[in-house]
Amino acid sequence: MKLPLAYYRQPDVVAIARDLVGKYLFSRIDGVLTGGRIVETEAYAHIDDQACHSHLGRFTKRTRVMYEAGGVAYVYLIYGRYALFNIITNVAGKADAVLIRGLEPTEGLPEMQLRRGLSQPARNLTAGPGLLTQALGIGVPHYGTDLTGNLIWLEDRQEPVAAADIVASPRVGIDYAGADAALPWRFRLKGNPWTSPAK
DNA sequence: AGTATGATCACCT
DNA sequence: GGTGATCATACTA
Repeated sequence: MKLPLAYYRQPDVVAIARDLVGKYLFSRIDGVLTGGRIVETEAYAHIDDQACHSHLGRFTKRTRVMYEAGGVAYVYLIYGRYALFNIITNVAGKADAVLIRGLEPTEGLPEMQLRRGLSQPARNLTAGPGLLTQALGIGVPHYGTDLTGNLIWLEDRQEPVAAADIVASPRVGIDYAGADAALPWRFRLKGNPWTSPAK
């Protein structure tokens, strides 16, 4: 079933990021259903976390949606090339987010392959935060999308993941965050080939 | 109004 | 392993 708003509004973003491993992410963009199982996430925690875009309460055009109540999409462009998809969590005013970094594709494979410009199946179809957005057709126009609607949503398919199968490690690409760069807030499904290749 | 930079990826050696 | 693509945002002044 579709994850309800109450799920996203829980206060512990790190716990949510861990729990989202094994849930499903879908999009129906241009009428095309695509998606798969979430196998990699990262948590970003508002005020205290130097890696978080809303660090120190920073409120700008880009971060505005982060301050909304949980259950909306935060999409932004990185390196002028890739859209990264985040889920906003917690109550309004607490700007926490979970970045989706890896997806095991289950739905709409031909369409995802087409969107990625691949001529044959590839193991990196949705293995990486900038790749899975391309495959699902998610872009900057989806900034602020309600995740309980019928455009982009998450589902719980009652496939519990054993705690021992989830690996925690430091987040990627945030060397500028000082001591917070060491926090083990990246969660991956152990041994899954669809996690991102990044160290 | 100008400048620096990034929650990445593909391609090259 | 190293580097270039490419641009909105955020910051400086």
